Amino acid sequence: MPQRNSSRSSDYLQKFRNLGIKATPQRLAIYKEISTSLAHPSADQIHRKLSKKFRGLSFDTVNRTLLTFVEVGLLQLVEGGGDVRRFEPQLEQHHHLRCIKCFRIIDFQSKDYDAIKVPSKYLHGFKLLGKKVVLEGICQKCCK
Amino acid sequence: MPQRNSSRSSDYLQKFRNLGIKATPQRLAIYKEISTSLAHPSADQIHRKLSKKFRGLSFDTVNRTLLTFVEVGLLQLVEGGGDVRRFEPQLEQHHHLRCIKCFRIIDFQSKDYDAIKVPSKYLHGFKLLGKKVVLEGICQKCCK
DNA sequence: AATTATATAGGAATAGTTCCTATCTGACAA
DNA sequence: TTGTCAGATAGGAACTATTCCTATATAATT
Repeated sequence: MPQRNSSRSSDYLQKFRNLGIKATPQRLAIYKEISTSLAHPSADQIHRKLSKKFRGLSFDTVNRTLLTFVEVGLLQLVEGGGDVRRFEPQLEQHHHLRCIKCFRIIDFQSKDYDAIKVPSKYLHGFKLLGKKVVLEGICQKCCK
Repeated sequence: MPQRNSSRSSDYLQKFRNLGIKATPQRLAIYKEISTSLAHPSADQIHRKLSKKFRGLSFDTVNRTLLTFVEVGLLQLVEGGGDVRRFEPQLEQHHHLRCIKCFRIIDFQSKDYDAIKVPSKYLHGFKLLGKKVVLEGICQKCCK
């Protein structure tokens, strides 16, 4: 199996071209880093990891690149991240519809969703305080 | 029904005392504002609304007070808010376990949750891009 | 009314993110 | 190859959200 790594790199190159974005060395490095990452890293974490091996890589480039990847569908954003802290006056069980563009959140009720069970095998020592179905998308206003 | 409003205020007073927190005029005003709020306001939004009628109310007081309310259970936080933006390398359908203390997110798989249906009556013109069950609580590490 | 623990205002500090601009470079076509 | 140029980068400045600090004020209790 010769040339495994370099064939991997050219796969990435092809992938980027198909998506219509330029394949810079920075982008290749950032994509490799995040696609092998198990956690849910922030731009800062990725930047710190990479800037050790990749001198002169700016935080802004990492951040912009990650956002570009989200735009073309290589990554997603974790729900709610990057928004300001919001407070929830409604304490009854309910669910959220979230607009990923304007961060608007719409509450809705659903007896079916309320009834969702949480098997303890999911928890592993987690102390469960709440459960919620989060539907993400683009709201009517932002669709226009 | 005489004295409706003032009896409401003294209810609040009693409520605060039961929770073991001091009932200052600022706190009463903030609580009234947010508990009658339909949206999911940020500290800044509450501050802007109140500082019109309540001269000299500082942002820090509003923010601290809202966080205090969360601690005693008068409010909750919207999932993910206030945390940095995080990126999600895993594009397959999956679900989240979130620690509200350290913001750690643990992915988990569930065929049952994947199968959850979204009736169109929930959507009202929303363009749905993803659905996810979010379980919130305190992770094993933070429990200690 | 006096005491004390807690809350407040306002400014300073910190942190995360985005903007700006000069420079550089990958992709494409000749 | 090489030249062209749209798009990408670095680095610093600007902006925004949040927290910290400290002197003062005040609610709750005696």
